Amino acid sequence: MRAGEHAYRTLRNEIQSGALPAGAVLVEVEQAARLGVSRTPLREALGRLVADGLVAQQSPRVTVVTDVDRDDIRALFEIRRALEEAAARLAAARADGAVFAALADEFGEAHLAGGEALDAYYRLIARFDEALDAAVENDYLTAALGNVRTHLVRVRRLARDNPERLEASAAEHRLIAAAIAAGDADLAAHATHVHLHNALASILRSLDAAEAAGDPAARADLATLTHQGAA
Amino acid sequence: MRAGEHAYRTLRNEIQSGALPAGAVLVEVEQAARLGVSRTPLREALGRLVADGLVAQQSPRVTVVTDVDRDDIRALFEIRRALEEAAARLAAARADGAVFAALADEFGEAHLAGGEALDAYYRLIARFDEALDAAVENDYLTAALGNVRTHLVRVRRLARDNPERLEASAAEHRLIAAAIAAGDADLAAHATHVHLHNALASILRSLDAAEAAGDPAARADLATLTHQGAA
DNA sequence: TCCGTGCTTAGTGTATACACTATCGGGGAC
DNA sequence: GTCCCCGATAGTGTATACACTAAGCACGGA
Repeated sequence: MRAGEHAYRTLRNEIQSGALPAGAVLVEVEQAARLGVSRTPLREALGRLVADGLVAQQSPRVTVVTDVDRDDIRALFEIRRALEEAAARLAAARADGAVFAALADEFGEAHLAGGEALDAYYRLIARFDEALDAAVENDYLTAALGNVRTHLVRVRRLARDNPERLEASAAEHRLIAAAIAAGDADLAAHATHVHLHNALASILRSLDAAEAAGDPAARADLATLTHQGAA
Repeated sequence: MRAGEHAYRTLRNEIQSGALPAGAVLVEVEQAARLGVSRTPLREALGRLVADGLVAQQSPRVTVVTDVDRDDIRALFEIRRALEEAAARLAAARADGAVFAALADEFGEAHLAGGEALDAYYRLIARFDEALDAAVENDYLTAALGNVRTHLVRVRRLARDNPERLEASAAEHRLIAAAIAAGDADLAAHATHVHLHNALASILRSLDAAEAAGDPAARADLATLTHQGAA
């Protein structure tokens, strides 16, 4: 793989997984040394991450991993609602019904107990997103949704899903997929709206609970993370 | 200004204005020499343009200015509809009414005869967009809309606006601004929908007319544009 | 005559050196 | 004692050199 691409993917994964927490300072020479690339491709990677909104240039000399606060989550779900409702409508008009009928069946049969079952469920959602992207046939929309999903990964990590919510989420996805398969654009859009409303409510509740519990792991000692060479 | 920023803005303007037409090949060394920067900042600029979708890497060695065809315009207006309707709703809920009431007045008074009046009208639309962005208070949405507007500049250039359409467009904007000022989210969204429907219809009609007329300026001789040093 | 192989060259990917700037700390002056 | 200024240092911005890859062309063999 190209060095710049490698640096970009690695940093993005580390930010999304929380290995590089919000506020961590990314110094070019340090990160370049750590990732085994030189400064030029690393700068390219940083530039892409800035464009993504995952890192920001706080001052001309210090680039940090961006934070995700309640207001960001609110904003993220506002645009997500706009994009996914539009995508659902377009998919309902254009999609191959059989594909989404099959996905609806899979959502109906999904069992969500155990860790590997959870992974399988997330893979199913990823396949659903892929099918949606393919069905809407709109590169601009797909790219915008991709950007939203990039940020969503971090939000999901903040808010641990509970089993009941996952069960409900599967049922909601099943309805959306069925509506698309049936070519019912209104139902697909409204079911998407409902799904996102419930998802946001669950995330905010989960966040409230975490904060009430003292939020033990949410704020690691940033001083130790400023220099990632020892990681 | 930083060299990379300068290269990015210059190239973007040239693409948007048509000085660099669709299909023009951008060779790093040539463009770097032409713009008076070295390859490193030029590569940064190209990377950003690729991310914007204004240029594409056709093969590992040749990056070209992307084309805008009918299907792109369709796709662009699909996502634009989604984003601007959402923005209109949010603005209606959050905006300072006085700002949009004033804008509505200006749209009501806009006179569209003559070249400089047209420029003034486009500046008014730009101020409306700014006010909208400020009112929605959503960086993700603003960024996505910014990307859409980047492409829209080229579409506008393809389709020359006629005076009647501009008159109607002003009236439509006036209604949208008034609805936002009044806090009427439904009306703002529906008026936006109508406006975008009319704008798209007008553009497609204009495109049809241009193609029927033989489209004299639309396809310059690309061979002469491959090497932009003599431009 | 056609196909395959090797060479040449154009062009990009990466590393590194150099220059410029901002920030922080210390010292001097008021 | 405090504030301001100057210098040192860290870190980024840019240029350039080198390496690697892919494509085109020519030459030789079948």
